[in-house]
Amino acid sequence: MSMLKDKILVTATDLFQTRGINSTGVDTIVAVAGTTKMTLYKYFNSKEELILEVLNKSQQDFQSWLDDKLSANTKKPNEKIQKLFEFIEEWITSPNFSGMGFIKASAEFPNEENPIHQLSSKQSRDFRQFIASLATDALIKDADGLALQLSLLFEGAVQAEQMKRGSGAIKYAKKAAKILIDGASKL
Amino acid sequence: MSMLKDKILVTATDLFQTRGINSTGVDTIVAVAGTTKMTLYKYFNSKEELILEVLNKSQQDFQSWLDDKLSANTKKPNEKIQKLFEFIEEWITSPNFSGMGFIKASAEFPNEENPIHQLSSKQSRDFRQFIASLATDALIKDADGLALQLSLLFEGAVQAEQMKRGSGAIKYAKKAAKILIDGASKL
DNA sequence: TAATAACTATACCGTTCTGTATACTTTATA
DNA sequence: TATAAAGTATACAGAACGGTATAGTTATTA
Repeated sequence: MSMLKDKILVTATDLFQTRGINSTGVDTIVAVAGTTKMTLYKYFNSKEELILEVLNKSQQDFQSWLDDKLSANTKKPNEKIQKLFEFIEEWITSPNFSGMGFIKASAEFPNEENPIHQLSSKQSRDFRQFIASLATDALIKDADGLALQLSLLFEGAVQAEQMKRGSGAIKYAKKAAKILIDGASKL
Repeated sequence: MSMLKDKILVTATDLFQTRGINSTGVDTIVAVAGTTKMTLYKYFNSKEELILEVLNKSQQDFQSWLDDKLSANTKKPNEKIQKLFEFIEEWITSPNFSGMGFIKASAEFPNEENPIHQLSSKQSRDFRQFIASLATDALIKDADGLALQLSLLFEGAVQAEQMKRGSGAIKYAKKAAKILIDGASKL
């Protein structure tokens, strides 16, 4: 990937998170990235395409980070879901955290037929599925049900942190997650 | 309140929810409401003021509806928090449901110094405080902690339903809420 | 019936938006 | 060193944005 394309992606990711997608014009993006619109439109056919790539890259980065954390810090398969919210907390409370791309994007593009909304929806579904796979590995009976509940806590905590930095919501989400996981493990 | 002002408010509420706030121009609002910009700007000094009034009215309507439901269907004080998610489910699954105003608004205006973001944040805080008061009435020890956890489930479920109508997330949120409430009640 | 307020109709201002056209400059490579 | 690719600079088109000015039209009420 071209250096400039990457710079544009990184810059757009940051601006979208801190100012909103619709409130960030392509002129602003290229100005901050230190390039021109001609270059931006060479790598991206439209602003919509740029948004989609930003969402994809953000989610991949998060998922990769989480995968690494989980495989580096756990040995037995049922440990992963136990420690999941530990790493989510680490991620949410890190200074770099500025929200979850797909959560904000789905709010800015509420129409279910919009490609951006559809991608957001897919990413949310994929992440829930990922949690379900952890629950399955931990031999939990109703893996899908637990995964849905944990994803609600996750998205709620991200939402709370987006509204007010340092809310501390993730601490209580972690406690709630433990209760739900322990409950589901005994069945 | 003037009939036209109310019509504008109702129309704007619907358009903001279905198309997004930034994606809805004042020209569209007055066209759908069947009036003109001159009238809109007679009742609202700016689009921002209109947005703030829409948010306030939406939250008041929701809170009033919930208050009525709770006082009409419960007698003892500790019943209210038990039945809270019953009514939230009724509200989320109703055909009229089109999302939670303050959740979407905070995503569209992520800057914490923006008046719209601040109002959204306040409404989220107020609702959490309302849940805490229910928990306190039910003689629950860590009322604030439980209220925060329930609000995460609530906002997560709303988020899930905004992403995909008919997600069924609220059913599992209700189950999780029961587990958390029962756990907190035994302390 | 005369005056007042509410509302409509329409044109417009300045700005910002996405996206493109044109021409020039730098850099890499064969 | 010749050629192609990558990037810059800048101007602009066409539409949409929030908001205002002006003038005309209804409806209420004193």
